[in-house]
Amino acid sequence: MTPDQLAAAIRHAVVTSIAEGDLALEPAQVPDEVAVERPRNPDHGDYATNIALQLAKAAGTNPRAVAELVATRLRDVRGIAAVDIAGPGFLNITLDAATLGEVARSVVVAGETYGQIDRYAGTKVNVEFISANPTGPLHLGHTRWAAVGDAIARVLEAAGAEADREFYINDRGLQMDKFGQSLEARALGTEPPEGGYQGEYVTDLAQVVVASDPGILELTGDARWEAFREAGYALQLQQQKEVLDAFNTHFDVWYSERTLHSSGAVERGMAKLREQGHMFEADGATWLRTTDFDDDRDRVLLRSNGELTYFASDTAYYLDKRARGFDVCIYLLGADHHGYVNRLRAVAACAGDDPDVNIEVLIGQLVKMVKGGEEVRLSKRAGNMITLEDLVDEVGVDAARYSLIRYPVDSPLVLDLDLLVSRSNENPVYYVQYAHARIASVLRNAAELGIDWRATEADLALLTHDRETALLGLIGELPRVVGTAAELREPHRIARYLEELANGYHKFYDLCRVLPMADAELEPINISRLWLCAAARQTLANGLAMLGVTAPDRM
RNA sequence: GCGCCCGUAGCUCAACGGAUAGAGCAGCCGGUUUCUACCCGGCUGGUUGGGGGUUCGAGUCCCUCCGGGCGCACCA
Repeated sequence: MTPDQLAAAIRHAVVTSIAEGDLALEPAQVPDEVAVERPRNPDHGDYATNIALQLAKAAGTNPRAVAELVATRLRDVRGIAAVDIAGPGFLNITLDAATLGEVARSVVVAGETYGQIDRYAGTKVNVEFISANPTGPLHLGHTRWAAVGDAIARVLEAAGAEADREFYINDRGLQMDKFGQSLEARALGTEPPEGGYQGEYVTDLAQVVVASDPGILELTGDARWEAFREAGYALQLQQQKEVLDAFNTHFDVWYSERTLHSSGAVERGMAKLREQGHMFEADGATWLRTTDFDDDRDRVLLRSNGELTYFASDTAYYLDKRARGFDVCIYLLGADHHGYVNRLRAVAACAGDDPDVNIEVLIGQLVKMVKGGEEVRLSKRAGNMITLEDLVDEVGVDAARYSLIRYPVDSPLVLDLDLLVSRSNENPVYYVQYAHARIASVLRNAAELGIDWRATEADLALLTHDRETALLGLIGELPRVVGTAAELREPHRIARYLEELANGYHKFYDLCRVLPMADAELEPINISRLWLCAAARQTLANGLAMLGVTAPDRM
């Protein structure tokens, strides 16, 4: 019996109580999904529900009385071994061993699909993240989004959504020109212009550009720095793509801001907004009245000098995504862009969309790095920065991704480089991966002993040890963790869950011998435990896949 | 001044409004005759920044104060 099935059984017991006149409630007052959780304290059974506490007031009685009514009916449900009422009115439910043990079989049978749910079936989601200028390497802030954004997409896919990862290339405007001028300057051996790019990589890049096209130096005037800009753009974009690919983050769409303009998407967007009646002219400029929808000031789309603002691009881009059929547009932005949240939501509202449904802006706080007890300052302009590649070189893709995903993004993150570099078990990714490798090893050994557990009838009711039931309970949680992680857009919940699961396995392994000792006969419990091992391995592997982290068979 | 985010153990951080606030690291003490010790168990460590409120129940929601980060362009 899965937790969801149990929740349904509880709900049925409540509805039956109402139907039979024992509970003075309307069926509509019963929540669609009854909350079922695993109690922290094992003495409180396999599962607990607070349904009696929630309904007591509306039913005009006390929680324990409601609990009693529900408990009586639950005790008749096949698979439920015991129902206790505890504390203010919690229902503590214990499943019988065979019923709980079946979790192992169902996980093994489901294989790679275990953990997938259909909550977002039919929903098309666009997840946009990083969206850096193609003017330099990706830094640590980008790296956080690379890991988290991709994990959000993976989790949404596991929850049934069709999720596209999208990278918006900021390839238009002043920054690009400064980039071209900086490259030109370095190629000529002079200093970049005011506000230009100072990083050492600019000099290297300039050399690469000249080496591949020596004729570029023959150009004169604006044509020269524009040529540098275009050549540098192509190289940097290619480099970003390669780096992200190696980082196991694969974008479905690389969307160029220039394309947005050349394709007519901007005109279409402006027309749509004009149609909706939220545009106006003032001081020679064209504005969008975002203050109609919670923004603190109106925003200029078309400047009085005839140039489109960056905001115009943002607006057109959102509308283009919607036109491409995405139901939900998720943006991951850095904390320094939190001022954009209201204006982006207002754009959706101005376009006639529901900002609470169609657009979602996630704000991530900054990543700080500490090394040798001192903060490492990141500055693209100064060139003294830590790049995605630096981090990967130091700790590897798996550890980098995992460390960045395992924390919620709305609080600032301080990574201690020394700890990350130390490759000790202080890094939880090793702990989780090790659990997977350990199981893989046991399964290998079983095969060498000639034990074909899959082909052997397993009595899963034998899994009654505390560590076994605890592990089974943990394994059964994955689908619900996926649901929560997807709904809240919080992939760190998967990571935390995997750490708990790994811990549950190590504890089991410590006290429960899986394979027969050298001189012992193969017993039924060995087979049952192999099924449990296989289920735990599958669950770890599936969870790690949702984070884009590998599940090694050997370490 | 206005707005957003944050404040939890010595450090880094968890905790869909649920039961005794948990992990890792740091410190101390133990554990495996056999499947991976990158493991397991125990101890020490907290007025969840302060104060009010909402309710069966608040780290979580509301108000307020304190402290920290970030943002408030016809820049990109």
